[in-house]
Amino acid sequence: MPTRPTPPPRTATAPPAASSPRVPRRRSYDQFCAAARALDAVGDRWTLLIVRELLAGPRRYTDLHVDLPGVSTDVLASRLKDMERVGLTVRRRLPAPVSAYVYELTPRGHGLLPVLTALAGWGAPELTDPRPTDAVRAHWLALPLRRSLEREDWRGVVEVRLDEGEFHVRVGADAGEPVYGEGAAPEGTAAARLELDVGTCLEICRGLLSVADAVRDGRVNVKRSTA
Amino acid sequence: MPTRPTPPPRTATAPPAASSPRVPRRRSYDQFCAAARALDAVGDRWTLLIVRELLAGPRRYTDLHVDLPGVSTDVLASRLKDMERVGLTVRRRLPAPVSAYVYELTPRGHGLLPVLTALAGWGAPELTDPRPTDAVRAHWLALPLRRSLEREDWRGVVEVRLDEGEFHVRVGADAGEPVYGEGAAPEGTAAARLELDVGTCLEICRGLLSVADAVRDGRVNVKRSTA
DNA sequence: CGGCATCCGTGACGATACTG
DNA sequence: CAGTATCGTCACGGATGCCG
Repeated sequence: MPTRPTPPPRTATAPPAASSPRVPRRRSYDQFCAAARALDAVGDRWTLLIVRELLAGPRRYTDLHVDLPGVSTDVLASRLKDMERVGLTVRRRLPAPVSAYVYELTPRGHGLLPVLTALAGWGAPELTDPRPTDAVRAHWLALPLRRSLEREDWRGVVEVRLDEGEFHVRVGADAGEPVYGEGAAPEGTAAARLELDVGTCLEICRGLLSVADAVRDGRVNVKRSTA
Repeated sequence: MPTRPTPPPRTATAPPAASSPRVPRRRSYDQFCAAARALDAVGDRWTLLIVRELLAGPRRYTDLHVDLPGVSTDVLASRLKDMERVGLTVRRRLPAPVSAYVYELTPRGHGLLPVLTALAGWGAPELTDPRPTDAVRAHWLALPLRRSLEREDWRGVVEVRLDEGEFHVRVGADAGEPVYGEGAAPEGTAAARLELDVGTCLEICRGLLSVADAVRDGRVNVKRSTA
């Protein structure tokens, strides 16, 4: 093993330089490792969940705050600032009538989709029933469902109707477009529509049931658009 | 959206019910979302980097502490405890001569490999030169390199020799075995050996250069074992 | 009213010292 | 060697205030 040049052993003798004008001193792992570099950028609490929301398209501050229950206002503001600094997002002024800002992923930020997909795939087995304290949004199921659909070679925008709500998800073809969203798909974009109950959806997300089998068993109602 | 009943605004006069016996109250996002569930388990600082080290095989406390520069002893101990509680790791007593403990991934913990791979893939573009403050370990390159090799359909244990150090990595065939490690591969397991310089290795990790091209240009020296 | 900034209490984190 | 104990600092979460 190569001897490591002991990095300047920051001894305690270096007090945090309490005066130096303002060194925000972003906390870094300081490791020459790709995963550590990634975690330097997105490892802070809430950051990846903000990305999850922005994968649905540009969002305003208040919308983000509503769909991220539990985040405090200052942390959300701080994260959005950090993310812009790091190049994950841009802050854009909406055009004419509304004078508001939206936050939007850059291509670099959009590139985190595989990370969230992997996380969702790993976390899906624990999606059984919502705990009493859990917040619920229909489009949060899009991430794991998309993974299952992609593995069965689905492509295009799929509309999903559950009793509890509706969402849509874009499978494959990863340009910069929104990956999913609450509610029905934009007019005319849907390649297929699925109707199923939440239990079935969760089994598919957890990989216990293939979409093909679920369709065959009549647990999923499929309508394909005339393409 | 359902209006949420504003919870009784506990004024500062209400001490946090200091009596309830001991609710450690693990911090959770409390969202019915697969990615949020995953982050509940592995979203804490250092956790995924500990998994990164354990993907190299069972490790003792001190070894982990050495290969995770910057982590403090108490945080490392706390994380290992949490990870065991959540089922990511087990603590095992080494058999006869040495009386020591090792920490080892469970299958569930090993299942985080795709997450780390995705993170490494996203973070690799920022692997240019080590910053002066960066710690360096040869096997940290295994994660992104493995991803590149896998995309070019390599399989088996590949030994990698850089001027600065040597490591090996198991590509494909994801059982529970160690995925990579510092130094040469265990005797007789190597399917191939690569000799290259760090710059070339980084270009491959960043996806700027295919292994095939690098071999053709003579930037990589390949020796395949007689299989 | 949307978009933050500020203040405050608690808990997580990081460094060091200490112990079985 | 393998952690635990202690302590200062900072990040987080909740509420509230300000400002266009």
